[in-house]
Amino acid sequence: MGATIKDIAKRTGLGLATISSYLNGGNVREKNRIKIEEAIKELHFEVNEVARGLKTNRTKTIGIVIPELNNIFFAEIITEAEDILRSHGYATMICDCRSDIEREKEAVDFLYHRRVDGLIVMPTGTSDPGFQKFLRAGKPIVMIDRKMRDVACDCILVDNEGAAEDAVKRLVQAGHTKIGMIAGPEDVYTARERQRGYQRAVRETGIVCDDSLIARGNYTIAGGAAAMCRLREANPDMTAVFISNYEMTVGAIMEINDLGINVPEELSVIGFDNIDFAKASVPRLSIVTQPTAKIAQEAAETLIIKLEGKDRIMDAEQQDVDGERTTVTVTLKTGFVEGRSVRALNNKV
Amino acid sequence: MGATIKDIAKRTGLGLATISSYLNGGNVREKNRIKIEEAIKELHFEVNEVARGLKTNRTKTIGIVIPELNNIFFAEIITEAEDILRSHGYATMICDCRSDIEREKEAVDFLYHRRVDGLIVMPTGTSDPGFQKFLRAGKPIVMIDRKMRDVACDCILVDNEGAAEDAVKRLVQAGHTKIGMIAGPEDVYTARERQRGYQRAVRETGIVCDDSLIARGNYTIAGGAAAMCRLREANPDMTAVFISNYEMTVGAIMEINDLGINVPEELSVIGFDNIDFAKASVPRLSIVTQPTAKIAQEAAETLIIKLEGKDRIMDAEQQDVDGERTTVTVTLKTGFVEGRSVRALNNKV
DNA sequence: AAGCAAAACCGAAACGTTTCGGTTTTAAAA
DNA sequence: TTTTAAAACCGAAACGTTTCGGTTTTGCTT
Repeated sequence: MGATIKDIAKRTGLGLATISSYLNGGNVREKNRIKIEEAIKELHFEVNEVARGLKTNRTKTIGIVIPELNNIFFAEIITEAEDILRSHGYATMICDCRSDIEREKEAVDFLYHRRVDGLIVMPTGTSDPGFQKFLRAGKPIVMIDRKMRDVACDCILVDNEGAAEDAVKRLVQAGHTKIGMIAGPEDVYTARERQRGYQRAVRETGIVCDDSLIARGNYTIAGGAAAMCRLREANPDMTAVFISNYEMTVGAIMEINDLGINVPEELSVIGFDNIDFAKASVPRLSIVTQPTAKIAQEAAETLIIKLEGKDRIMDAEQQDVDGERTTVTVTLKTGFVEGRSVRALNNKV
Repeated sequence: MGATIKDIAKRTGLGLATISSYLNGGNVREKNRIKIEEAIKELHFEVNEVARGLKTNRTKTIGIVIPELNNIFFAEIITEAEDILRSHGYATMICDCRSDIEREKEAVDFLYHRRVDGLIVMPTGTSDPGFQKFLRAGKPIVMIDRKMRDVACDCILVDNEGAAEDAVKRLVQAGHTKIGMIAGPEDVYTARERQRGYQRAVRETGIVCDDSLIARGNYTIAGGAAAMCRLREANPDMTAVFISNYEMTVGAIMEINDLGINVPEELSVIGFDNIDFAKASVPRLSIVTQPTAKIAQEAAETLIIKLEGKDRIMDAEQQDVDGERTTVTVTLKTGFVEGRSVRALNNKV
């Protein structure tokens, strides 16, 4: 059906290698350049990236593995990452593994078969679902939102602990002393970090410290609602609550509305992520925000540098033993958007 | 690095064709099967899908082109579609074109070069960004949410007109006679359909009909807020409003909150999509819902049938002239989730 | 034991590129 | 005009599969 490089060669009377060279940005005599371009146009030639991929052993495709596409936080990151990658000529294969370890394994395997050049992952599980295979093959991995001890790759993190600590301290500053937290699953890296931040703030400010002030949800809406309910029951006199991810924030707000609790008069709230939701809430929610675009950018660019820089580095003699490369971990600052969901209990500013 | 089929052949003493046949589900003598499996395990052989793609001219990859990944409606569809496609062995290449016609063209071109086997698209523009090329190459396209006159492909639609009509009639039923609408851009298919539904309902029920009751937004949050503002200004006595997509619903709610309007006492509201947001609003929003999972399922399955059925159909003698195949258009029903955002002005049930 | 159809097996060629080593052309220098 | 280094050009081989046409083996039947 489609024309091949051979057709172009035949048509122009030039050699195969010349056409290939031209297509890859090589130099060609002016008159030949014109001939080639004409032939390409006339024959509707389009380079076959599959064949190219076979020959060069680089598919110009990178795989993304995430727990949930259907989640604003991940969706934002992917939108941005896909954009950057594509502008560098890389296609993106996305695998949503629905926060399921088994599916995650399958996805990694799937992408390995497809010979993607690299991976951007936000791991669901706590153990390697097959990353080593990539690293052994010299294919770079960038991990977002978590570190894994036994996988030596670049990581893009967010200062979750600091974010939580800051949020809680803001509540303390406003005069609250009995502050609840809706924490995430114990086996999720970010959840543990955010909880640690809460605990640090509690310790450092010396406010009420009680296990019953921490309710655990599973990072879902339903989980957030249930946690809110338990928290309220166990601590009727709690005056503020910090919720540690977006879905649970939505759930908690639903529950708060159902219970007829007034925010912020009866309960002050600080939520997480998704600024649009925060703005559309009544009253506007104060939230911790994550720099999604920045995360995506760091991830995509880190990956591309490893990928494109490879040749140069391979040429240089000091390529580390068997492909090991020093890995870098970037930790980004979170933001805070002030709403009207926190009540000042004192006169301090 | 990795072992190839040749290595397996050598190791087992079998022929190339035999290994290939085995890998593709062909029959092999028991003892050979064992030998092959052993060799595969020992050499860590993994079939190279790129080479296979080159040879078979089928990449087992399908492209998805959408206006915004970062949009719950699309994200839900893609999550589901990706899942189904992958379970059939198809990879998914997603291109977010940010509702930009130019980017859309690039994306389609990009995917064409990558030789994807088929396309699932939600077109942004109104003219063909390059779909014909796919169709000419015999590659199926499934279009979601819109039809294009000059592109003969399968379409998965939603009864937008009926949904809007139904929503407005519910408001009329509740006794409202001056009902506003926040409509979408005139050049968006779904937006026109929803507006037509509104207009039909208005006509059929004989309630107040006035151009100033239709404010146009651009399907964004900011656009929804602005439209709400204009609508309210032009019609202070309007008692109900129907908002025709999710983002504008969020924007309108934000504006309503800012203006201090009470829902539903002063203004009844029916929004669109995203049930979670609807539930987290105060009061709970009544909304039109779209069957996202069903849409994805129809799209993915339609595509797969065309793809997998191809051989059979090609064998059959009655393959239509030059690859034309009859196309099918599926129109799905929308749903409605009752909230507390509509006030009954009368005693009728 | 011979005959035979079906099943299993085989290697070469092909898919559309890139790359390697080497040849020809160009144009600047002598 | 000749020399020469650089630039442009060239075709064969290779990447890892599948497929085609044909050969061998298997396991029944007679």
